[in-house]
Amino acid sequence: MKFTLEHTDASSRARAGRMTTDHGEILTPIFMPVGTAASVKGIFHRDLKEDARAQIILANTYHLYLRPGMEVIEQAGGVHRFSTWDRPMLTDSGGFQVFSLAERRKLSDEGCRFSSHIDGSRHLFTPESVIDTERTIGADIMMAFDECPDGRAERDYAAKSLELTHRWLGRCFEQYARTQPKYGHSQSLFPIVQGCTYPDLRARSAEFVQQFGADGYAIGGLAVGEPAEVMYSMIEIVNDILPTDRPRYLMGVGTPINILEGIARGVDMFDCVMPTRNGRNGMLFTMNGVINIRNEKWRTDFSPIDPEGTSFVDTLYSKAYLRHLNIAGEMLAAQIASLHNVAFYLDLVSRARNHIFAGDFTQWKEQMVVRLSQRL
RNA sequence: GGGAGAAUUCCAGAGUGGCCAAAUGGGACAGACUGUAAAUCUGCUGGCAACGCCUUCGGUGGUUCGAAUCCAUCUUCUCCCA
Repeated sequence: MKFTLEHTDASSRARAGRMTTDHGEILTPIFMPVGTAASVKGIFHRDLKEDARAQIILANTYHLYLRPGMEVIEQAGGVHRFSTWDRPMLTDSGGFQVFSLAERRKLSDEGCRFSSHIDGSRHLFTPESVIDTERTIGADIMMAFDECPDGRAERDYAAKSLELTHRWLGRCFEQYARTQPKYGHSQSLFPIVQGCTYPDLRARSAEFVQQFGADGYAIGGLAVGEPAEVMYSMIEIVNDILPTDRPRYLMGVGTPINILEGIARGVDMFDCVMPTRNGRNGMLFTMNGVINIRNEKWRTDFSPIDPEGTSFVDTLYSKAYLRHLNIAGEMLAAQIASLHNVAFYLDLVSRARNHIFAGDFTQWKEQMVVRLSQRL
């Protein structure tokens, strides 16, 4: 994978770049829709590509490992062929599940023993086994196996956790070096910077991860309970240290405003379940703020969902109709809202990229933050 | 024509003397959601000057310190027999 930095904003740390993978190019800054089980919930690949213009999507190692299992993925010829998504993909390592399914796991130096959320069966993830699994899945970008502590973790815990993540990281890269891609396209491995909300730990982690000379670097463990301002300052600390000629990926973030603030601080890649999950739950993101489509005020509002939206659903359907579908529990409501939101996120980062080139990113961002924080 | 039963807060439906402004569902309304155990979860749903007070359980009138609950009567509905 190659990354070309095309332009750096004069009044912020924002960057525009281009990533080249064996499955195509990615223009940064970019938002990556989350497709945990090799499916962006509720959206056809056709619409993801042609309507929302998604350039890369995520899948999750933990979920695919449990179901359908590696035997199926391998026989299918990897996740691209299995899912028919022929553009770049990234797999998260399962590190986040070690955090979000905390009651079901036991951490040790060796790895993480956990019981499946599906059937309770017991499993062991180690840095080595996760790399093997990610090789079998076959995404263009693989994430290192890390521990993602709570954003409010005590310093002692955060420091110990960071040491564990760093030890695991070394083992991930050793296994990465020992193994080969299985499906004829190359795979990059991104390390993940941790360190909770402690500036010195973050700085230490950002220094540490560089020894691997990776194709890109991720910032993990943010937007997990800490205030947004703290998250922003952690991003600043880390991005001051990470190399400028590699993409930086802020994992799991976030709201549209979080993303703009991340871009302003030099982040190139984002992913978040928010557009799809919140969409299923009736929340629509627009350039003028968020809409709760379930609210009574939309009951007889027959205006388009989002006149400024880029998706075909935005002008085809009315707010009143979408509200009706959502309240009636129709699955089409989830599909429309998910597609709208994903298209919105991608439009937002695309506009950000344009403003970076145009040189007015900061001004534009400040205006957008005000608009985006409204509730309609 | 005769007999039996039922009427509860938006709906369904508990409650059969005080712990009842009234269980539970549903609906309505509002909120949450950040590397997806989420098409999920939470709150709220008589009124008010609101840690208390007022009005409410088909209508009216009683019994009782106290009634959604007991009695009388009226109204409406359902079922059974002709």
